[in-house]
Amino acid sequence: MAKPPPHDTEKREVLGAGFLLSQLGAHSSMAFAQRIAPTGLTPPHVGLLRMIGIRPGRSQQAIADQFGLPPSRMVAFIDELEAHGLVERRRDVNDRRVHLLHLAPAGEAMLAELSRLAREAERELLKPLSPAERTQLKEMLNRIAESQQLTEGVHPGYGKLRH
Amino acid sequence: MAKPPPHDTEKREVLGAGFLLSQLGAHSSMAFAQRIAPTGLTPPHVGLLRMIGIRPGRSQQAIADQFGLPPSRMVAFIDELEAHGLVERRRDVNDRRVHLLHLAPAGEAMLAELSRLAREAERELLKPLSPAERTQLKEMLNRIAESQQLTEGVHPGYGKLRH
DNA sequence: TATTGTTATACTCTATAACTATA
DNA sequence: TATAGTTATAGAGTATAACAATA
Repeated sequence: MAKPPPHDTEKREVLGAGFLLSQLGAHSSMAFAQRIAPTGLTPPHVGLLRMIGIRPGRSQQAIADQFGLPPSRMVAFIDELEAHGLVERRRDVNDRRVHLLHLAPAGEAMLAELSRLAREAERELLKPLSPAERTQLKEMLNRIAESQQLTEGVHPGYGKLRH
Repeated sequence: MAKPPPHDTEKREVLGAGFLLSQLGAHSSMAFAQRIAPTGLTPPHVGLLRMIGIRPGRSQQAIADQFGLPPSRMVAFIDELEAHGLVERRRDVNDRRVHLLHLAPAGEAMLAELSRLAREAERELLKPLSPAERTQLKEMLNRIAESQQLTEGVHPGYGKLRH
């Protein structure tokens, strides 16, 4: 029914692995966003929270630079994380202009919960693959990410254009 | 130097294959967007153009529905494709309200060029993989896309929220 | 009266640019 | 004078709602 046979596969094949990756990546983001919606957080919040957890005590600008986002946007994100009681701003005693970022206790707990949700999402996503295939997929994706010089945990979409 | 050892790998691992996929997908999109920038088109244009090429003679609404985007946005996209001389609107003789979409000759040529650019982008992206691995990666990604019931050639980001 | 495509409006999001407080 | 963070402004992008033509 319908679906006229392509005259020329070569010509029709504008799409390839690149598109598939983009399509799947967007889908994965949206699925995760839905899963964490009850926490009141969005994926960028999670990336920020995680980064603060990994390396606490850095300034807002240091992290903003790493994520490629402007200071004003950073302020808004941290405001929200602080309003949720997940993060604390602490004045640097040596330079009272800077705010050092730390996880609040609730932030630690939230990270654990987010980790659980991420694992759930991953299990759902990779369900058609065998355990061996899952490992292999991750290994290949990691190799591509490395060859493209993507920074671990830094999503390119956070800062729109970065090159 | 720096990089304090994680107290607990379990707790730190908020990220996984889902994030990696999203990160790589966004990167892939941006790389492709840059590559096609000289044509004056963006990825959504390409998706639309391709869809029109595959199944010409459909109404704007039919395609808008498939892509999950509102009619008003569809108008803007088609306006642009038409301004580039790639697409033609033709009145349906049976129902003069609808516009049937067809490729202009320049549209066919553009698809061929876009196909070439997409292949270039893919080669660059998959360069750290062996030929066998590339095949295997695509096969696994396709299997995931199918299990998630994603429509071939329809990017979830086109219509923001769709569920 | 209902529907296709279009245009107008209103809203959200974001970057840029002032601003403040410290240095 | 310069810098970290904040607030204000202004612009881009988008959905929603009104609209015109046709059914």
